[in-house]
Amino acid sequence: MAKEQTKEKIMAVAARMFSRYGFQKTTVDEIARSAHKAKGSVYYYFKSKEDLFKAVVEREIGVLKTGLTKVILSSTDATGMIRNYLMGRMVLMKDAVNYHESLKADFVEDFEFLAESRNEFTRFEIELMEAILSRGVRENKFQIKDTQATAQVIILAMKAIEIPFYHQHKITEYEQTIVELLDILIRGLEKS
Amino acid sequence: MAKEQTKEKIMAVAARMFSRYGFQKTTVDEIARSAHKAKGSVYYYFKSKEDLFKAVVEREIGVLKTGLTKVILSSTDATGMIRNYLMGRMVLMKDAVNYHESLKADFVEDFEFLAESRNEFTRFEIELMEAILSRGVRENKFQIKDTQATAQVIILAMKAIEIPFYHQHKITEYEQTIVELLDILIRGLEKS
DNA sequence: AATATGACTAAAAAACGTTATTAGTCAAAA
DNA sequence: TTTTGACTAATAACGTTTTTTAGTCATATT
Repeated sequence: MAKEQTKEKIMAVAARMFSRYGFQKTTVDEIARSAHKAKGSVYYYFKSKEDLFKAVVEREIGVLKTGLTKVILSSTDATGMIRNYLMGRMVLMKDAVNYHESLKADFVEDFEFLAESRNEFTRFEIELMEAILSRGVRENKFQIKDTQATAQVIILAMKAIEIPFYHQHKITEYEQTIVELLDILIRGLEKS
Repeated sequence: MAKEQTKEKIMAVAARMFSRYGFQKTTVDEIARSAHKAKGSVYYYFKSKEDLFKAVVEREIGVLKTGLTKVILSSTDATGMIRNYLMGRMVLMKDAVNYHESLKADFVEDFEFLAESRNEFTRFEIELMEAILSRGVRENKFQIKDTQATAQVIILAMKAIEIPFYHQHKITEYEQTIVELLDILIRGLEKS
């Protein structure tokens, strides 16, 4: 088995087990066993259990980034982009299980070692949203004083809203709320 | 000491201790001692520790309700009312320490015995917001299809946002986000 | 030289029995 | 009718032993 395949196998197995049992309840022994590898191999590719989890989450974030970028490209105007972004975000988030689990778990344990990855993702999202808003202003469709600040508010609010909803398994309610909030939001940004 | 004074004293002491140490870490013995009463007296007025905590939280909710009602009355138009409601809500929430603590703690323990009190408060808030929105529509200032649904979205979103912000002690950030979100929100509701 | 192994260790967590604390009761007193 | 505090059963804290786990490393395989 080639190098990259082994590493890939370990990550794939780890992702599945972490999402099923959480970070704490998943053991490195189990991951190794499940991947049909010796434990030493896990430590050959990842310097610690935290490092492995971080790699898993960072990959999920990578998938989110690609997906979000792709989803806005399928629209031609700023309004459609925001709509697609927030709706697509919801759909894509469902697969970012470990990213989400770590957010939830953060209420109890701490995942300091993930902080920078998350912050980087937040910066990415704000930047993307800012680009959409700027485009809207350029298209003479949106009326926004400070696109940077507005982008930040929208992303921060979305991130805040999703936490309790995901935590209480109220995904349906979350979707409904976002859909309706979206309408108010877009009307609020549009030029009158 | 008159009956109501004793009950009042117990509740006041309990409120302070619960807010300082949380529900679990506060003992009934301590509450009784602090109130200069025998433990039996606590159980004469409240049928259990949970019942006492519930009474404390329900009083805080009562203060919130009165405050929120009062704060919207200080405005004459619907726009001002929404603004005052959401800003006033933030300020009033700071004093509803036990209500908040129980929301936070809910991520770990469960406060099933508070569910109905909370739901009732949520219904109250949606109703009040619905009244404001309806007034805005009547005044020909707002353009809203379903005021009931919109009220629900606004309140649900507010409740969702405050949880992570309070939990991470990002009150300042929360205020800033709400203030800016408010502007977008109001523009979104206004008749174009 | 690069990759893979599993026995090994030190540290952390689970299990367990014991002791201390706590929620809630109740008979008596004010 | 209200107040008390000694009392009990249940729960939590504590200290100790056992088990599990993350991480290492000397050795083997490719």
